[in-house]
Amino acid sequence: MKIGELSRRTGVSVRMLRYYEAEGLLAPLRTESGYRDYGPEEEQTVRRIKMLGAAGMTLETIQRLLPCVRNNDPAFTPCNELRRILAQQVGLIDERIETLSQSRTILAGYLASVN
Amino acid sequence: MKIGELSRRTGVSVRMLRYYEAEGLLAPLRTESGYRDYGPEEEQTVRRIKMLGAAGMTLETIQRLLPCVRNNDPAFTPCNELRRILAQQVGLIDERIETLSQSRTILAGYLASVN
DNA sequence: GTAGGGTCTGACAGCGCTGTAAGGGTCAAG
DNA sequence: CTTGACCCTTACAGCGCTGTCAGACCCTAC
Repeated sequence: MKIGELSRRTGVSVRMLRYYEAEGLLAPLRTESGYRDYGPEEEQTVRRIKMLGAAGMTLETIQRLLPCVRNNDPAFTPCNELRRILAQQVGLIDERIETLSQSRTILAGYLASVN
Repeated sequence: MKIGELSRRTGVSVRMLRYYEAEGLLAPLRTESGYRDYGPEEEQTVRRIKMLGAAGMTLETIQRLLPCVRNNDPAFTPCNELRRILAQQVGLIDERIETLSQSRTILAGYLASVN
């Protein structure tokens, strides 16, 4: 299928589909006239990217994780780096939450002092 | 005092001090030769900016809040927008934390499924 | 053939800072 | 007078996407 249809089917913008390719996460065939030609396999991949992206991952991280993804459900093939990357991501998120929580505390303090 | 000294005294980089000015948060005098000349008042302002920045605020938000800040401690003059802005900021942070928490949940689920 | 819709590439813009570098004055000490 | 530390402005780069626009080709249908 062409890029427009894939975009419609997955809800990912044409712009981003091309971006995925530029970043090396996707490598669709090309028609003779140069149009991208996506197969069902590629559609799967896009859904997986979307799924991992929803978990807040960077495309760069997703790229490293992609070979380990088996389904669109959370099902993975145990690659060696897999656990490490996932754990690292959780740690990263925890850090961010911690930072935000501190900011929140500070702001709440300000807010209280205004009363 | 000149920018280098202010930078040393506040721990804010020279680059950022100039940036504050470009963004309209600071307006130091100028010597005849064009050097920025900061007074103690300006140093106070920089400390306030730093304080609010530590709470995760954007310079743009800080700018709107700055006229209401009385001390370097969390002490404000009750401007009309003050409470609204602070509450809004807390809400913003809560949203971000919520998003991150969801991501965390998703990732933790993945991690669990790998075991 | 021509219009209209889809696709292509390349590139600029924006978010909110922050560093760095280039090219060039200023100022105090020796 | 020269050196060296400091200051000035301007502007590019990077983070991680994402939209949009320009200029141009492809394809289908009327």
